[in-house]
Amino acid sequence: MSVSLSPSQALHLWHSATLRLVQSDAPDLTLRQLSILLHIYLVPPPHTVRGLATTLGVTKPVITRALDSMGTMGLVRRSRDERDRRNVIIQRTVDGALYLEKLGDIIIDEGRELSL
Amino acid sequence: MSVSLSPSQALHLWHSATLRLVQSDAPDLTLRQLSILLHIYLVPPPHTVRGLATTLGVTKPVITRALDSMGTMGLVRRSRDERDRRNVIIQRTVDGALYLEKLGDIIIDEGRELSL
DNA sequence: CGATAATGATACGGTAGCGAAACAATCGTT
DNA sequence: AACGATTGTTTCGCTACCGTATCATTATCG
Repeated sequence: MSVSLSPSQALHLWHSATLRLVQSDAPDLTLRQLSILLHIYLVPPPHTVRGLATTLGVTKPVITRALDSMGTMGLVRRSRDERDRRNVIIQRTVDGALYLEKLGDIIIDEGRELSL
Repeated sequence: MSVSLSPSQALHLWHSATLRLVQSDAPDLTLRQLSILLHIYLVPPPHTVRGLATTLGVTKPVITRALDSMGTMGLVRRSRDERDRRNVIIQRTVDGALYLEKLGDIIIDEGRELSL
């Protein structure tokens, strides 16, 4: 199982995948929002607003707003850290997992048609 | 040269790449804009507003606006079709090619670190 | 020619994002 | 208890995007 891509293949993969993503009626996420969502689901918890802001290199309100939007879409959930009630712990949801699963399917699907 | 990805690998690849893309100071493109840009540079010309709108499944103003923004960034250029002056031909630029080249570098770079 | 169709741009009202700054709640330390 | 530090949210003015509808220009067909 190798992942070595040529530059052309890499771009073609992204082309097909973003195309399918845009064409689909899936929630229209910003690149930042998508990045946040992937981070929450692929990096071991816990995730906080401050932590996400520093790793993404953006300001805190960006994270708050993204969590608002994606929370409304049901992709993510907030809860207070009971041990330090200043912190907000960002948690995963079933819908969020399904969304990313669909994204993964799109990518491998397009990746498969790419093999030369 | 194989491109077979596991679902997990695919998502991790996108995670790292979108992260790098967000962290970088590169122009902040919408997912739609990125898709348009990739399409222009990876699919053989000519490209028109109407053609892009139908392939992406979006309305024409979306394309016009995206071309406005990316034109200001120098990533893309418009010119009239002299054979049918109703058409606008969308053309590539050096800056646009450099932008995508950088994106390709990021993807293969992250893809390389992914090999297990 | 005149009418219709086609193409891309624009106007409009509304929504959502942005950075900077100020804010409320909580913790830690004294 | 009181101060300052930390965390996340909110506010502000602004910019950019959205879909729908309309417009201007050009082509095509009768």
